[in-house]
Amino acid sequence: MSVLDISEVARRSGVPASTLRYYEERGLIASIGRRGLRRLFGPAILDRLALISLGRAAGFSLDEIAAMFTAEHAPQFDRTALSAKANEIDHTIARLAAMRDGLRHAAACRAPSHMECPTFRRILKAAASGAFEPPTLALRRGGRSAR
Amino acid sequence: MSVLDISEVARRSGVPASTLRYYEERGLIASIGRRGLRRLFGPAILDRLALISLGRAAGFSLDEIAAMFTAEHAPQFDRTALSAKANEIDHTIARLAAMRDGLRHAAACRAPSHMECPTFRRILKAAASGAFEPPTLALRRGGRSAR
DNA sequence: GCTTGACCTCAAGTTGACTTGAAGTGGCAG
DNA sequence: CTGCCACTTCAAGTCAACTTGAGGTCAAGC
Repeated sequence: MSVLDISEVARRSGVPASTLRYYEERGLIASIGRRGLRRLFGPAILDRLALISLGRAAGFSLDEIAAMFTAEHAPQFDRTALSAKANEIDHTIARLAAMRDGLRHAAACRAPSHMECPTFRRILKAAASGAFEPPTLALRRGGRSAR
Repeated sequence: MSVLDISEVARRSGVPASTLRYYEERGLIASIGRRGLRRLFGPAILDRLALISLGRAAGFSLDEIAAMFTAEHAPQFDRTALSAKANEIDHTIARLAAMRDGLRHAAACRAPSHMECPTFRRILKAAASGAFEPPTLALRRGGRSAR
């Protein structure tokens, strides 16, 4: 207990072994040693992975997350970056809310064709003018999940 | 006027010519003809592009958008799909709001280390349990913008 | 001692939405 | 008529974050 092999880490964290090796290569995690060829991890790896997962969900790239970890000797995490990301997320939320309202309107609108609905055209105009363009954070498709 | 060449469309829509060709190849748009080799577009292309931009911002893939267009002879746009996407966006917003609150808390928290802050650990636990995993819609990095 | 199979490494493939580059064409100003 | 250069095509490259595959290693159970 407290020394985990890679499959155990994968099982407990939900992160595939291949991803764990990849993260190690990228410098995001480190094993505490080897038994023969096999990596051994300490229990702290699970917090680390949760942190990575959190960072990813917040829109940080792996590089950014890695940078935060190496700068971790610095007093704290980097409250400025966290705040900045929070603000960014606020903007993303605002964009998404506008999108959602637009979609709902389009779904409910009685106009014979969407193109004839003034509200829809307004939204379209906003889209055309790039109002929905990603600031840094954007929408993506294609979640790996069911393998 | 009212017949646009590709660079004019690019200029007015903000969509690069290479992307316009790509969209044509993918069946998202069509030119109304050619002058020699050169594509000619009607003014309707601008609405079309706005629509595509809107769809992209909403998280639809190019394939999904193309499907909507070909199904466009169908009564309307497909209010069900629009509603569904709106709901999806709602969930995304909820996830993002949770994330943002977490980040803000982490930025403001006085605990000596984030790992010792109960709120942060709670958020971390949520991240670890996959609460922030994308349902279909997720966060992305890497916006083309400059250049 | 031998087999098994989970683990290893390293290179290459995947996905989506484009961009870039090389090589060719042809409309139009001069 | 000529030359320029914006346009064309088609193949290949890019980016991020992984996954997959081939071929190899070795700890443990029988």
